[in-house]
Amino acid sequence: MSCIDSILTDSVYAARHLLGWQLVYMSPVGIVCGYIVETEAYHSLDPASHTWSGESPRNKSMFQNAGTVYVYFTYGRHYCLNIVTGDIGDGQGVLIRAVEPIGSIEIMRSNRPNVRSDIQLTNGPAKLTQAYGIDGSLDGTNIFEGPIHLLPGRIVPEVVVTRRIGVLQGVDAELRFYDSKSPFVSKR
DNA sequence: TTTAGGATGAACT
DNA sequence: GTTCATCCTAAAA
Repeated sequence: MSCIDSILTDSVYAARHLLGWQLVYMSPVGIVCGYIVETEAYHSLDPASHTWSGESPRNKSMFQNAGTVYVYFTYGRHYCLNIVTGDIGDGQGVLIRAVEPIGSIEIMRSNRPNVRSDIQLTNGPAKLTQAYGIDGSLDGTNIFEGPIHLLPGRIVPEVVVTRRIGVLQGVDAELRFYDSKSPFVSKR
């Protein structure tokens, strides 16, 4: 079992320990990568999770093996990226909410032409997918064979745990994790 | 077949 | 701080 496999056994553990890892995407126009600085954990016993009411065509990727990429469409215009954790059929995963770019700024700027400040390129779940050029066509790929990978990154000296953003149920659960030293976190 | 609403972001004031 | 863009999914009818 590789290092990443042992991290992806549980969504809460994975959300905490994926901070500092590099999210890499081999896009058609070049490699895009950044450090993960903000995550949230979701699982099937959680009313805020897409998997709470069981498997459907939309969320079927979440029920596949750990390392599967779940990309979903929301609010009529946005895509968000998740890494599936646990065993097949569990329906659990980690939402990647923000990353800190590593030398891929030019591609990110061209994918988000209206953004003035570089901070705003990737400091939100739908912002980073747009900056990377990730959309629904990547749903169901996985980090071992597909164009999206995870690589070991840097040490995160201080992790902050809070309630999740934008959820209507399970609001009290503290399942959001972020790197307090990074300026690319969506909201403090 | 129809309809309500959503793990959000940007552009306003 | 507030509003709206805009479209897919799931559940109702």
